[in-house]
Amino acid sequence: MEVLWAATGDLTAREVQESLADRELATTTVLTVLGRLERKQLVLRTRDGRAHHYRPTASREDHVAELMNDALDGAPDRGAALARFLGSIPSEERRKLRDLLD
Amino acid sequence: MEVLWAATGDLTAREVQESLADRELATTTVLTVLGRLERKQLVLRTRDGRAHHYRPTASREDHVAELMNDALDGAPDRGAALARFLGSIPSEERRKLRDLLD
DNA sequence: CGATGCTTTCTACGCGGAGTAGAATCGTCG
DNA sequence: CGACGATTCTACTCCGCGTAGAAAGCATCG
Repeated sequence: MEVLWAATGDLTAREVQESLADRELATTTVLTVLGRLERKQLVLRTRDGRAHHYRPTASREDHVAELMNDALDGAPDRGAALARFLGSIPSEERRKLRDLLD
Repeated sequence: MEVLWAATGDLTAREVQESLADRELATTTVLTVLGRLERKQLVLRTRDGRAHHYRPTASREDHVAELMNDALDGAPDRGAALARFLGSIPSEERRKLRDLLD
């Protein structure tokens, strides 16, 4: 996902592999992982001739926001959890939130 | 964790088991899980005579807030992620957040 | 047309965590 | 001291993840 998120536009499996060249992964490894990511709806695949193009279904920020929501769903009292959350972040971010809310 | 969070004060393993009576878990199962939860610092254990008393290390809301923070840590641009998060929650909660920030 | 080379699919192995629980041990109360 | 409940040790299964080999599909070059 890091690679796909960092890229502008779609990538082929080969391009993903090259982005991870330092790890020397087998091509099939990259394909397997991309397939699993597709099964989890994290990437979207479109055929292009012989190969496929892969693209994230959501931006990284959207994904993170979704994870935060999933966590929040674990609280019976969402409001209380939100309050604790505010208490757990640095004050600049609280300020940022206040700005965003306007 | 559900049982411990729902309880007022500490619980013994036996009490936890009874709270989950519908699942008919073996006593050792409950102990094993409580042990693993302790290893993960989710519960705190204090000896009391023959048995132990178990208690959550954090309230459910604190725990949820921490999970939200963990998710947020996955974003390179925390501010942007926060913005998306705000966009993904119902407007009453945004209002609630504004109140909390004052 | 067939060999060559990509790309993909199928299958698999090892590792670790979660759920579950039996066997053995330990400690306290009567 | 013995019984009995609590705890620890060990283990088994299932599942997801990281990794990759073997095989199959298919386009291109000679």
